[in-house]
Amino acid sequence: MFPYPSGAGLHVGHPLGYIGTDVFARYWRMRGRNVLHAMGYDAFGLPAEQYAVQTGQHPRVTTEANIANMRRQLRALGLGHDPRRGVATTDVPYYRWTQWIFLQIFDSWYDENADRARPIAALEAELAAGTREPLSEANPDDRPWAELDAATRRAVVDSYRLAYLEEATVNWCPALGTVLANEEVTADGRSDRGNHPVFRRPLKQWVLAITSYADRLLADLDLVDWPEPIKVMQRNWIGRSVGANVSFPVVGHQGVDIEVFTTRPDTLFGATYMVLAPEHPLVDAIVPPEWPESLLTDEVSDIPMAWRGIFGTDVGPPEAVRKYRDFAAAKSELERQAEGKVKTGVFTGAFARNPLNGWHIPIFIADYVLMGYGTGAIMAVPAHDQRDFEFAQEFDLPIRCVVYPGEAWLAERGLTDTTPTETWPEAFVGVGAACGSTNDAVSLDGLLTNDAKRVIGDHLEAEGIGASTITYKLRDWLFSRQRYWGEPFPIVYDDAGNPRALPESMLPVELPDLTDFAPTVLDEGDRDTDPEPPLARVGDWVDVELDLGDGPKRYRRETNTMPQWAGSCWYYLRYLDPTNDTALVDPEVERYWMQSGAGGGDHAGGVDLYVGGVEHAVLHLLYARFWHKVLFDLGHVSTPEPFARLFNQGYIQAHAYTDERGVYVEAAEVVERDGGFFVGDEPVTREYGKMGKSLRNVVTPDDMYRDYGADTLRLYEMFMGPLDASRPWSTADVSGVHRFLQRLWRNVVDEETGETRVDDAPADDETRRVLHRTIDAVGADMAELKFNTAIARLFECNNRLTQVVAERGTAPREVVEPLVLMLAPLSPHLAEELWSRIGHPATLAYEPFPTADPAYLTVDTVEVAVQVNGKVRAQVRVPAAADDAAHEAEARADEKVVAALEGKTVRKVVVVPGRIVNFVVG
RNA sequence: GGGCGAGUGGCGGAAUGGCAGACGCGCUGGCUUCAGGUGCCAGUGAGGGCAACCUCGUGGGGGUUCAAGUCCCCCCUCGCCCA
Repeated sequence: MFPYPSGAGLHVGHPLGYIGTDVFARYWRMRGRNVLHAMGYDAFGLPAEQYAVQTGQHPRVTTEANIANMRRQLRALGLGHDPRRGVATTDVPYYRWTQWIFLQIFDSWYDENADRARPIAALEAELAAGTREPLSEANPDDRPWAELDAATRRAVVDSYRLAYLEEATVNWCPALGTVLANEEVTADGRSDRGNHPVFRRPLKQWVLAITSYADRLLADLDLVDWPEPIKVMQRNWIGRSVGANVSFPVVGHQGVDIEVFTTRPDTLFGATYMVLAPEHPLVDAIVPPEWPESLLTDEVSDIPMAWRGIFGTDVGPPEAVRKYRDFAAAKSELERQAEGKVKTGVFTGAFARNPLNGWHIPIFIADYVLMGYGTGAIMAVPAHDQRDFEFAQEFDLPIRCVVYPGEAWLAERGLTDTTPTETWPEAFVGVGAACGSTNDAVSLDGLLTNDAKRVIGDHLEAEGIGASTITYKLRDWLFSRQRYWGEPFPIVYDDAGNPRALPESMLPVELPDLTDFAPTVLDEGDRDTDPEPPLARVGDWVDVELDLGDGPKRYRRETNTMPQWAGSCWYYLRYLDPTNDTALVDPEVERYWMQSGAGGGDHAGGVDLYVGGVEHAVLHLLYARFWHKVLFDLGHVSTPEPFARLFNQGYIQAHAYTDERGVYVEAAEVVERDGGFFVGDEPVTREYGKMGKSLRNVVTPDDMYRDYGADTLRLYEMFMGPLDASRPWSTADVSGVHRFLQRLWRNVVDEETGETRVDDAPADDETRRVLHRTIDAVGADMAELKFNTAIARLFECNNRLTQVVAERGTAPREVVEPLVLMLAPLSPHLAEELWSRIGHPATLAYEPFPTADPAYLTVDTVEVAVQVNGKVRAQVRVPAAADDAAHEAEARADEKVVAALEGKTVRKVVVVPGRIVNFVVG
């Protein structure tokens, strides 16, 4: 685990997962495993920087204070983390290796043939040898390598890298002076913090080619033991879809084609208009100066007024497009894609030709099409896509059915075969037989959707107007932030503006110590001024003279920093070898830990157990998997996946209370009486939500171990429910586990004298059976993280012990010792103290976990329920080894059964030995 | 709108298709105590009955099965993710 060290400190909800792994770790240590259990801090990032700006302190100061406080709180809980491995992303020796990994990514390319990343030097060798053609946007004419000049060669190689510079569209917030992550932008396109306008604009950014790994990230989910919902979320996030790219020629622009991606190439005959993203680079080239009043199409006799859109008729197409772009730029991607809202857009004045039926179809720009997905342009098939359908209705566009929906679908909506498609209530998006899809060269009519896709795909390829392709919803990872508190890039720019990687010997690139680390704030409406990262203001840091192998030269450092996800992508590897300064992790050490469960063991390799919240389902877990795979391809790690088993712990929630004004009141001051809730005499209303400052319902671990001790807190958190479920905190319920610990203590230690009550006299058989059943159940439950039921079994065993002590005045050692050992992973402090009091000077942390004696797990006789027609009518005792006939005979001998069967015919007897006998009577 | 998950006493929760409610909180009664608290003992799903017992009961409705909290279908509510 790798929490962010918040200045607010921990509340009792935070340590749930930490306690869980601690119990698990202590349990397996007692079972003889060598356990690595560590905790580090994800300490770079926006919250730390903002907190520092607010308080006027340097982020390093606040961050280190927060870490110290969190370590204190966790230490008090008795969490057995190895302190030698407690790294923080902000440690210079740590981020040296974060920068090193970036260099590995920068110096790699994805070899599609080998389906793995390889060093960039191998690419250069292949290009030089002529065994690979330099195919790249940087070499538009596909000239051979030998004919390329040095600058073009460089550009070609750079375009292959897994880390590359790109003009990417970002959320730019001038008032905050920085770009924001999508998660930091509200639904109405403003900044989450401060509510300032956010604009979408292109900006040159570092981008990591995670999409090269999309297929492997998808396929290798089969290798890991993760909760299925998390796998589903990752699959959806990657969003692989199979379809086709199709080229639509623009009418009147010789050689200009609009390329679209569609998952439904089978509906191409139904494409009645096109939509480009407002930012699409072709828009300016195709927009005519005036509306084409005279231009007619086969389907549309005149230009409907609706096409001129929201800006009226008195502005020409260029002005309408410009205005619409401004309108769209103020919206978030999420907002733009939302279904159900009224569709907006403007007609560009240009037309394209449907390559299959030759129709001239109007080209619109609309914000529901995103530049970042597919090709940033769509063919619109309103009859078979709901968003296109809504847009077509809004703009009076023709709707043409090319997949027969079937009679049932039509009938449900009160339609017939002859109902005009324009009057349908919604699009038909299902599969069916194609219709109206024939031209001179190809016919899809009658083919079912999947067959039609295949036929049209082949046809498009044969005609050179398209090709089957795969696209992903996953975008390459935008990796630059215009912030101070993050890892500097190990990159400098030469005079020509080309990025140069620093050699490993120049790492780390240390973050300069700034007093002025706030981003430059601009006027909130200033969308055009480039962001100025804080580091850009440090002239003597930015401008450096270096020798990168070709003599000393002046260079300019990269002034963006890495995002917070960077440092948390690989911390689990550093836990393995935290002080190694010659390698990220020693290969032998890496294999020892990461493959401990692999091969003949439990899994395909990786961290044996990773406990965390579902909020990391996609971002952190996807980024970490991506980095791990790059390191795997380059031979730095030995497993294809980082985390063999993932477990999502639940959240702790709590009641919160509002007064009559609706203002939250301190939950700790609320009392319950007369069926209501009060603060003093004021009635308050109970609500329920996540524990936090805003709801004023925080309970801290400091409060808890002050009042009850750390063992009670640990035990309560593990007892209150299954680890993966969210549950409400209830301080009142804590007394149950607290009493248990006290009772156990009194069973072992005489309160009056302080002397131990343990003696060596044997326990009775029934007590032994209770003990060994407990050992059996507790061991199994702990191995499965079912601590709540394990604790319940310990309660039962202790209750038995309490009876024994009451009867004979002493506690049998043969019961006390295993009980204390079983408690040790859960409540280590009390267990250690008792262990010492009963005569063991050394720690119990490495004592073997008790094993059950099978002799005490078996019983002579068992009680079996007897049912008549499924209703329980009696209980009978039978020998444990009794066969079916013996069960039935014993059941028939019971007088209640005799009475229940009186006068009835037994048609069938079902016997489940040791469980049940069921008479089926007629 | 789509996907996934959940719904069990007053509360947290338990239950390889085989006696629903383990364990704990709370509550009721009793013992200890001048008293309160602590501690200890007993009881505690609902309804009926003096009682032995009987009937009902795992969000609602249907189904599979000798047997369903558990499996299948439809619906309701809540949560999360995606739109």
